[in-house]
Amino acid sequence: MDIAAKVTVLDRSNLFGGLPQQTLQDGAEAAKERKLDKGEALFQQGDEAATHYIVSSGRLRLDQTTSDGKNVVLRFMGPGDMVGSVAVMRSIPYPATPIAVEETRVLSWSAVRMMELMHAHPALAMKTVHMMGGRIEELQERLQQVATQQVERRIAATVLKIAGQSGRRTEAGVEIPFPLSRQDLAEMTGTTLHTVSRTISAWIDEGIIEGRRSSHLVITRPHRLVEISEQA
Amino acid sequence: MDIAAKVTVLDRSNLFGGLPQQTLQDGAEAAKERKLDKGEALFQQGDEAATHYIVSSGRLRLDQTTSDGKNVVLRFMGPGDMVGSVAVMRSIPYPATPIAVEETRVLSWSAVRMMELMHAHPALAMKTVHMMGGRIEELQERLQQVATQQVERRIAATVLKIAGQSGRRTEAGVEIPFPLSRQDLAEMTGTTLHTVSRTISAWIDEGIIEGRRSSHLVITRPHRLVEISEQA
DNA sequence: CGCGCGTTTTGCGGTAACGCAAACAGGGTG
DNA sequence: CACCCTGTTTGCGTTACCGCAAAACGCGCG
Repeated sequence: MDIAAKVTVLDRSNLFGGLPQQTLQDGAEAAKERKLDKGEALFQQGDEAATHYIVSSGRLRLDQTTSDGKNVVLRFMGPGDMVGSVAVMRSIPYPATPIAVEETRVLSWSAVRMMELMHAHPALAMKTVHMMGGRIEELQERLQQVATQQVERRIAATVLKIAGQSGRRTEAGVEIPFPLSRQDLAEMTGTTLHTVSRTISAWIDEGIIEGRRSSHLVITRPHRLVEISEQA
Repeated sequence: MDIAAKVTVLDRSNLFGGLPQQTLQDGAEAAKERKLDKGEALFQQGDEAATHYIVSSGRLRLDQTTSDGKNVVLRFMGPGDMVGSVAVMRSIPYPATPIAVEETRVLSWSAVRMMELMHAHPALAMKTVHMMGGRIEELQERLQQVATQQVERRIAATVLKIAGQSGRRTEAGVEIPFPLSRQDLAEMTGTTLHTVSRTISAWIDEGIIEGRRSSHLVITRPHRLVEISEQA
């Protein structure tokens, strides 16, 4: 990937988006590239956090494993999303493992390199604050959901959110363009694989969704799903 | 409160702690004061976010109310904690309501005033990033707890966390120095008043905790509580 | 000192969701 | 083309937790 291409990626990212050309240029020149195959981990939970990443193409699932072996999916990340920066800025080990759910490319910067960039371009620090604020908002919303709403509502809200940020409109409905297993959904909503499967089966029977025995979902009646996610 | 006293408060805060004297001085001179009676709200969820606050004394409970009337306690905040800044920096309405659980004093800065301070003292922006990172960590941990652990473990972990950040060591054990109702604990752990009451009653029978029919808890056997919070 | 109100406690079903187990489908591989 | 392997579906018994209801307690107020 040449510098111009990197600049384009950065201009669409959370961190660099909308900043002056010089900032993009400096960022692009300092960036390294890395390609991940499907299923490959960018780094491991517990590793020392030494590198900032931005996804340039593809998609990652951010997994957090607990000491007793349970797994939580913190979020999915696509082009423009920052990965690892929270841990790097706090000097703590990475708290989760990002795994590519499809072939994925990332740009990266060492901690010191990024520090230099932030000093040279203070707007980057402001953007970081903004991005972290968004993460906090999202986590608070999910906490509230898991703490107060019942399972079907949570699954509906989760599917809708993913559709909203990654869905593609087709003739059949809104399609989620990457494989999203029942297990993934269970680990995002704090429930079990079985309950997710039963719930989605019921939705398929109702004609809300297509994708029986498949991890490739298409939402045929999004409006009905919204109703479920808002039902009292 | 005079400037010197404000400087002392700021030096113990998340945002200003450890920064140069000049920064503390500038921050203190720009700060306004406000006193809240027990039960009074600092602002309302949904208000336009125009002001940053730092708690100088007392304690706030941060409540988030959902559209269907349910309530979640996001966190308790004590001296040195920042309130409202995430919303201000993102230009979104305050997502929750902070309520004083005892007489509380705060310092405050308007959004523009704080912006000026951050421009004059870039370390403030870095500190903000750091503080937000901590908030993200905490939320991720709680999400993981609510999503995967059963109720008794969650309540134990929550009581321990509060004790860790606000508890006072006495002859009888670790005391939580402000009233913490069963309802509060239920809204922090995503369960019901009744379940919390039953759980704590059992702990009192076991001699782990004192405080029957009281919102003033004393943990007599913290180690046992740690065991419960870690039990598979 | 006694009354009233808010919080806590406790009992008793009821049920949403879990957890095990087994069958089933489909895609990839040899 | 048949096989295997992984992800999904479905049935069934179990249970952790909820939700209602009522009683008990303690604190503040008059």
